[in-house]
Amino acid sequence: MLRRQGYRITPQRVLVLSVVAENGGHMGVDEVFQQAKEAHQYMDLATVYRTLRLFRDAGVVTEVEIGDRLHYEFTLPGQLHHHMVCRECMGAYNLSPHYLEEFRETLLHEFGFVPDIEHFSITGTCSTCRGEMGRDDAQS
Amino acid sequence: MLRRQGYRITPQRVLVLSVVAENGGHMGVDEVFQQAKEAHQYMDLATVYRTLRLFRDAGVVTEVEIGDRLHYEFTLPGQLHHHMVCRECMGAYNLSPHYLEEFRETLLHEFGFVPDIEHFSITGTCSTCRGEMGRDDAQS
DNA sequence: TATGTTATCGCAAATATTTGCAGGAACTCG
DNA sequence: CGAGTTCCTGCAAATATTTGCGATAACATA
Repeated sequence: MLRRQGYRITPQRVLVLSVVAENGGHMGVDEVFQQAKEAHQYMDLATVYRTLRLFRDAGVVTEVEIGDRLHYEFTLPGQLHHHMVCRECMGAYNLSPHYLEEFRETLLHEFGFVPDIEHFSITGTCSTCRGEMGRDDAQS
Repeated sequence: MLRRQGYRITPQRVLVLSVVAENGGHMGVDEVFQQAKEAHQYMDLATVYRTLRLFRDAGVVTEVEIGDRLHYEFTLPGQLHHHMVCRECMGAYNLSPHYLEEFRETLLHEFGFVPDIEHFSITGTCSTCRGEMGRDDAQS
């Protein structure tokens, strides 16, 4: 699949991919690096960054922004989803694409803008943290 | 207004605010720093970062992510808007809040998730760049 | 206006991420 | 299987952003 897009297959790429694929959920760059390094001692952090971005462009992994850090997860075909990221607890919740369909259509028709929906995530406050934490909307 | 929220008023803060307010559009951190430095020689970059974040938390400026860089613009009350950022040309287009209202309601009712809509921006490809550039959706 | 309290600043170091470069590896073609 | 081409990697340096800390300035109170 990668080869078809003109990319070369290297041990590093195989390794990074298997780490992400086997992990299941989303992982920080550093996590990927640590686990990859266990198997291939000379794995370099810059390579991990480059490889993950390449995989993202190739559609093999999905990029999720959590806090100000990028995370990656293996793209399971047919299980595309977006993310709601809580700014309090940094938890990431999956969001089915159908919630965004209408919004996407609107942007396309009104502005000719094609939202980059594969890499979409929205920040906010989850229900748990809203209960625990203070309310920003207190009146002064 | 800042004082009411318990923040102190310092020359640096006044300066950063006036730079952002007078500029009109959104500015990168470095731009703000350069312009602020012209007036107050000992302005420090870290202070600009800290100040802009503080302003954002206070609601005085709005944060927009353009590419992987944060930009800031003065928040004009009653003119709240979101942004569509083109990943090709890095252009930022304003988006009226009403396009998001429905989506916001849905997330709240379905998941109890309150999207952080004041700082919302969505990445994609603008109509101009879609015309010029290749199409990612070519069939293989 | 003088004085105490504490938030804020400037600096430098830490952290996160990207980039330039030269050697080495993957792929192609014969 | 061997040689050539070009991509990829590891390293180190560059860039972007955050953080720790001691000195200072802003604010409150008298």
